[in-house]
Parts: sequence; structure tokens; C-alpha cells
Amino acid sequence: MNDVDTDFVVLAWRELLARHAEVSCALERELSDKHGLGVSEFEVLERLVEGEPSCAEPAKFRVQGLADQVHLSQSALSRLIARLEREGLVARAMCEADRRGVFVQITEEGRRRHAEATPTHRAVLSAHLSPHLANGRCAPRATDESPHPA
Amino acid sequence: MNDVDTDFVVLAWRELLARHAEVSCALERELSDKHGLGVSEFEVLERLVEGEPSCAEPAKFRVQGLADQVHLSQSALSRLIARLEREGLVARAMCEADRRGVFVQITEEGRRRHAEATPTHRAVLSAHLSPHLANGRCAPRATDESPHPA
DNA sequence: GCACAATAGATGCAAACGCATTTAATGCTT
DNA sequence: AAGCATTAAATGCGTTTGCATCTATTGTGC
Repeated sequence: MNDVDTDFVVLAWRELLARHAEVSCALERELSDKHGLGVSEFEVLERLVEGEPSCAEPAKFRVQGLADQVHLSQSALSRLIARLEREGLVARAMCEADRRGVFVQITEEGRRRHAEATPTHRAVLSAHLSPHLANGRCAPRATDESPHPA
Repeated sequence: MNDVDTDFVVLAWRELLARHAEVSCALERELSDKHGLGVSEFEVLERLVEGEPSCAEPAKFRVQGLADQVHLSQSALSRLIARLEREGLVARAMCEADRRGVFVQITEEGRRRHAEATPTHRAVLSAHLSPHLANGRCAPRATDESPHPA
């Protein structure tokens, strides 16, 4: 790898850091002010909501599985779940099959708070992220219905 | 903005979160293990080194200016500078013109530590970031010498 | 020149994190 | 079945962070 490549990667990293800082700071402020939720809290609630297929019953998640999805350590997620439980947004359930494990499931209240916060979340993302996606940069794998086919 | 666009932005945000978590975790581990430096510490040292044009004298930075560049709060940077100073990697200097201000400048030792850590830093970036830049995604503005001309 | 808003940086404080350890349950080997 | 490595989650602990506040200096209006 030559110097040009190295510089390129460094620039990409700085761009990523800048974008991450901008968006997560804005998200933290908005979600916290308007809904009393942290970014990680919202992210966890979202996974729990998404985990529900079509059946009425709330999906059950293991702590470690959630930790991987939201990029937190196991200990951090354990405490985060504790916070959410204290607020009544999720419930811990015994796992019969493996009694070491704990199932985490969202509550009615949790679903409500998540639904309330989602528009704010999406608005912040659109405002701070969309401008930088215009050239197809920093984007996820394109779908068949690309927003900017150009 | 329709649902497709919204989903697209959400996917982009998750991609960004995943990339950030992966790279910053790896960086934190490697820099800490091999050089006793945190990611933020390295980032600050790097700005200080880069700030030196060609003249021999170390460049002087204001605390708030550095804070903006590395995406930290003023208080966090103040303490970070204190840590670096305790380790002898930077020095605080009185600002004669405005005696509220403080100039931060890198020391010989700081330059050395940064130079030692840079290869590690670049290696981690290349290993974890390059694979995802292959399609020009998540990249800074392209240079005339693209790293992967196919 | 003197009071008062504004600014730079330091510091008290509480929240959230990761690492290491602990506790409890499982599974594997003999 | 007993013993021991393994795994899931909780917890102790130290570090880093941001917000609010404090102190010191600068600038501004009267």
C-alpha cells in the first residue's frame, strides 16, 4: 500500500468520524430532550420492535445477541437493559431451555415510546445524513429502488 | 421524503455505526496495547504534528480549536491535554496576547510517540476500512489517483 | 475609568462505557 | 455421577465523557 492509498484511507476515516460525531450528537440531544431516550436505548428498542415478525407476541432476544447488534459490550448492554426495565420499556423473562440465559422483550409502553421517538430519529438522520449521500458516498448497498439513480 | 428514502438513510446510518464501532474498537485496542495511547489522544497528537508547516518550531493550538477538530467537548479536551501533559507528550504555554487562552504544542517525546504509533494506526485503518471502500462507498471525495482503479 | 456581558479554559459531578471478575447453569469427559 | 472447562449474564471498578459551573481575562457601553 502506497502513500496515496494510506492518505485516502485516513481521509475516509476522518470523514467517518466527523459524520458519526455530527449525527450521534444531534441524535443524542433530540432523543434525550424530546423523548428521554439515549441513542443506544433507542437502538435497542428498535431491534426489539423489528424482531417481531407478524405474530402478535413480542420477540425474545438474548442479551449478548442484542449487544452485538448495537455494538456494545455485554456489560454495557446488561446495564442498559436494567435501565430500560426500570422505566418499564422492556421486561426480562426467564429462559426455560437455558436457565443461564435471559430473554428480553419489549413492553407495550416500550413500543409506544419507540413509536413516538421514531419520527424524531428519522428526521435527524435525514437532516444530517442525506446531504452526504447525494453522490452515492457513505451509502449502504444499493437497493433495486435507489433513491438517487442519476 | 418517502419510505424508501427513509429506509435508505436508516441503512446508511447503521452501516456508519457498524463501521465506526469496528474501526474505533480495533484502533483503541491496538494503540492502547502497543503504544499506551487512546484513539482521541492519538488524534490530538496527529493534529498537533500536522499543524507544523515546514518551520522547525512546533505549532501552537488553542484548546477549543483542537476540540472541534477531534469532535470532543471543551471539558473533555481540557482533561485530555492534561493527561498528555502529565505524560510529557505536549506542553501548555501561556498565550501572551490573550492571557485567558492556552497554547498547546507537541513535545519531542510527543512527536516520537506519534511517529511510533502511526504505522499501527494506518495498518488498522487499512485492514478494517479498505475492504469497504472498494466500490467508492463510504469514501471521501475521490482523488485523481484512486486506490482501486479495478 | 468602571461596571457588566462575553470568552477561554479548568473543575465538580453524574452518566455510560469496557475490562476483569463473579455467580449460576450447562455440557463434556471420564 | 463427579469434576471441570465453558457459557450467560450481573457486578465491582476505574476511565472518559458531557453538562453545568467556576475563575480569570478581555472587550464594551456609559
